[in-house]
Amino acid sequence: MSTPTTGQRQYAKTPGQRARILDAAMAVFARRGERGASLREIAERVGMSQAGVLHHFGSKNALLLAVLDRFDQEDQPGHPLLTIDESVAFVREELVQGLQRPGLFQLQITLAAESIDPAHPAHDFFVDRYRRVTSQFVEPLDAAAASGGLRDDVDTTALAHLVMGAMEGLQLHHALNPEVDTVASFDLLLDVLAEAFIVSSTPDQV
Amino acid sequence: MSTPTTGQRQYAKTPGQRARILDAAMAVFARRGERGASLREIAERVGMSQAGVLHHFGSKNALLLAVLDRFDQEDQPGHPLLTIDESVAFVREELVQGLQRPGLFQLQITLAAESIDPAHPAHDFFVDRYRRVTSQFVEPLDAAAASGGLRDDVDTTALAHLVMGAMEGLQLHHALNPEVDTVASFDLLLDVLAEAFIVSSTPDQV
DNA sequence: GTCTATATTAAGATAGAC
DNA sequence: GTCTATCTTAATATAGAC
Repeated sequence: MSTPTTGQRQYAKTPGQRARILDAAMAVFARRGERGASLREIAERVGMSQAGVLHHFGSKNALLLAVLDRFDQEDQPGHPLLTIDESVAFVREELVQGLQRPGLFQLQITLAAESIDPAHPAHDFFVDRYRRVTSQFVEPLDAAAASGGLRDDVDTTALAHLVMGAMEGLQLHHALNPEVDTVASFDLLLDVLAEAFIVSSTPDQV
Repeated sequence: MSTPTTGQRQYAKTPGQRARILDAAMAVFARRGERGASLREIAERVGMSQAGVLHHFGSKNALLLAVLDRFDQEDQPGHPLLTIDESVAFVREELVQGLQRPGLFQLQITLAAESIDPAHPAHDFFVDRYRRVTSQFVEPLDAAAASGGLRDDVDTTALAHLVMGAMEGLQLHHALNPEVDTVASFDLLLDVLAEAFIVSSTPDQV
C-alpha cells in the first residue's frame, strides 16, 4: 500500500527539494525583500528553472507564506518563557545568533518594513507576529511585577516595546553599518534597565 | 532680462509642479517603498500622466534622489546640536512630530530597510546618512564626558547607537501596531539613561 | 519533477503631437 | 508642459513535451 494505484496520484514533491527552495527563497527575500526578489533569482540559486520552483509552491505568494511559516518556527523559543531572566536570555541569544546568521534578521527587518503597507502580502503576518511577541514579553514582566521582582510603578508594556524596538532598530543600523555593535548597545540597555527596575535580593544580577 | 530670447530656452519646469510631484512621490515611496512604488501611482496623485512626471525628473531614480534630498533637509536640525540636552530634545521632538506626520518616518524606515540591499539605489545614501547622524550624536556625548557632565566610563558610541536604534525600532513597531506608544517607551529610555549616566549638579534633570 | 515556450501583465522610458 | 502612443524589458504564471 505504499504507492496506491487508485485515487489521485500523489506527487511527492520531494521534501528535499522543497527545503532547498525554501533556503534559497529565504536568502533572496532577506536580501531583496518580497518585492525586489524574483523567482528567477531564487531558481538560479537552487539550480533549476523558474517554472520548476513554481511547480513546488504554486505561486510566489505561497512561497512567501511558506518562508514566513518556517521563519516563525526557527524563531520560536524551545520552551515557554516564564521569567524575565528567561525572556531576556532568549532575545539576547537571538541577537548574538543574528550576528552569525545575518539572513534571519535581515529577513525579519526587510519584510517587516515592507509589510507596513497594508497591501503587502505579509502585512497581516507581521501585525499578528508583533502582537504575539509583545505579549510573550509583557507576561513575564507582569508576573515579576506581581511577585515583587520588579518595581511596581513600571509601565511593563512600554518596557517591552522598548526592548523589542531597540533590538530591531539596532539590527537595522547594523545591517547598514557593520561597525554598529548590536550586542554592546543592547547589553547597555539591559544593564541600565535592570539597575533601575529590578528588585533583587542579591545585587548585580541581570 | 527676465526671459532671455537668446541662448537655450530655459523651460522653467515650474517649481510649483516639481514640488507637488515631490510631495506625491514622498507619500508613495513611504507607503510602498521604492520597489513597490510606480510612477503611475505617483502621477495619479498629482493628476497628470506618467510621462508628465518623467518630464520633470527624467527618471524614477532621479526622482528618488530628489525625494531623499528633501527628506534630508526636512530632517536637519535648525542649529548645531552642541549639548546632550539639545540632541535629546531634537530627536525626541522628531519622534513627537512623527506621530503627526507618519509619512516622514515611514519613508525613513521603509527606504532604509530596502536599502540594506547593496544593489538598492538608495543604499549609499542611507549608509552615509547613518554615519552622519551617529556622529552628530556621539560628539555632544563625548563633549559632555570630557567636561564631566557624563560618567566617564560610558561607551558613548554604544550609547548613541542605542538611542538611535530604539527610536527607529519603536517607529517600526508603531507603524505595524498603532497601540505602540513610541514616545512613552522612548521617554522611559531617556529617563533611565539620564539617571544612570548623567552627572548633574541639580538632580532630576533630563 | 523538470524543462522550454509562451501568455499576460505591468513597469520605466522614449517619440512626437499639441 | 502635458498628453497619447509605443518600445522594451522583466516579471508571474500556465501549457505541454519529456
